Amino acid sequence: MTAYESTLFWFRRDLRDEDNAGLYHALAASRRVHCAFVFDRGILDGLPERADRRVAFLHASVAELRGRLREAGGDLRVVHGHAREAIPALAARLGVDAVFANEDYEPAARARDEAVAAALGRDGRRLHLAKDQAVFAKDEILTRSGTPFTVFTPYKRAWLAKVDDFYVKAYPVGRYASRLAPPAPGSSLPSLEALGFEPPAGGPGVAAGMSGAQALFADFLARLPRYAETRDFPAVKGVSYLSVHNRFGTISIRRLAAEARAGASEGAATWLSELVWRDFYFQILWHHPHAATGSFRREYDAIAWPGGEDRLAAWREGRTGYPLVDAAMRQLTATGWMHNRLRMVAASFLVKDLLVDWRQGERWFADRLLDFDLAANNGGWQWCASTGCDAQPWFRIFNPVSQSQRFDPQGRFIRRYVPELARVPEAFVHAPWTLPPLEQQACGCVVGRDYPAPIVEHAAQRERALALFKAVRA
DNA sequence: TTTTGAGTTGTTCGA
DNA sequence: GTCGAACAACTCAAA
Repeated sequence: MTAYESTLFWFRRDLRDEDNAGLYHALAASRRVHCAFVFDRGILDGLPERADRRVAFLHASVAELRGRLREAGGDLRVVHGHAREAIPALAARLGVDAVFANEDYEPAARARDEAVAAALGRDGRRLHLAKDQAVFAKDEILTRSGTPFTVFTPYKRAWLAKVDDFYVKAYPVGRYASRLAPPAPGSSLPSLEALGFEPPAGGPGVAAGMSGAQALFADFLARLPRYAETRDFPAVKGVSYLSVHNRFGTISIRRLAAEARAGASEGAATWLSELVWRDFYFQILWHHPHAATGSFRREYDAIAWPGGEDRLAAWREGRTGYPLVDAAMRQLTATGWMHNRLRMVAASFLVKDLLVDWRQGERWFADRLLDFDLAANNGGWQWCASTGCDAQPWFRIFNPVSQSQRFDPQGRFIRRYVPELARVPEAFVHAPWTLPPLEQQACGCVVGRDYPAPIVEHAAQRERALALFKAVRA
């Protein structure tokens, strides 16, 4: 079935040539498929840092993808421009019959795709979008009355009841490799510098591209059976570290879900649950785009958060005086990644202890996280802030010290990112201000001089947070 | 339509 | 130190 003479496949956050739904559909429906990627100036020009790990990761992944496509006899046309104009222009120049891509659920991406579809439509071309970044998305998992779920557990039950081998089957892209359009004369890949960026010190920090994803996944599969017991400990290699690859599509979500379903362990089941969360938040954002800018439950927009700039700055810079929070925030700045347990601890601390608007924290994470995904980041923040769908109850407030004792008992993680505390005894590393002054001197960490005193008192701030919520509910 | 059961990841208090 | 209850009702999803 080849309906089209030639088409264009537009790569976005699906940087792989294996098990790619949109690419498969393009190839199956065309005699010849051109491939393109746009380094979008609309996004890149607004980035504050020139040495951006995310751009470096993206660039390396695009380079690898281009190499793979060329090895298969095809090519990847790499454009530095504005996608809204560049894609319709490229489609016109190539004279293709249609454009294919994979669907994106973020409001800005949806607006971009609508603009591109409209521009293509004016020339009589269609934009075909395929589901690729989720196992189930949008309207596939619904309640019995046909409405989208807003509570996770029943959503997950329905998800698990519906999923079968069909939904996690790989799209055999290689079957049609001969339909890839051959390299264009003079085709090249702009360097990072040509895009206006410079390589960050230490590179992107994570092995990029499909090869990087494959290596991480192979390593994780061996640890998957123990995932349930190890995933909450930031000093332990327990999680998959695949989030950035899920962000850029350098590995297929179907592949991950298939392995999670195949694993018989409790670890596999727990990890599958995390993949279901990813789908859950995609569909939440799709159906409730207002949550991208405000509380899912609009009544909580009425809370006037009293926390000020100085507290926000201390949180960002990892100098709140609460070791686990500071270590987490410094990990984010140093590596562009933060362990999920710590994302909750740090988010809860900003909102419930520093009483700062959760959107400030969401923004900071969005700017820093290599794996930043609007749906997951926003959903996670709203869960912690108790403003979201199916949120943590507002009176359930993390204690930064007991979380530290539970999930980093020896302070191994803390000491890695807060070297000031390297010699503080285990029993005091979670709350160094409780160490008697003489002993602080002895271990070279005087609180207030070598490491900050706590900028707030947890018990008092907890009461204030409870009062803020109570006032809105009354 | 009404009723019923249930809800990611916690903390604190008092026995 | 360990345990259970309270936190506070509320809304969702299903029967």
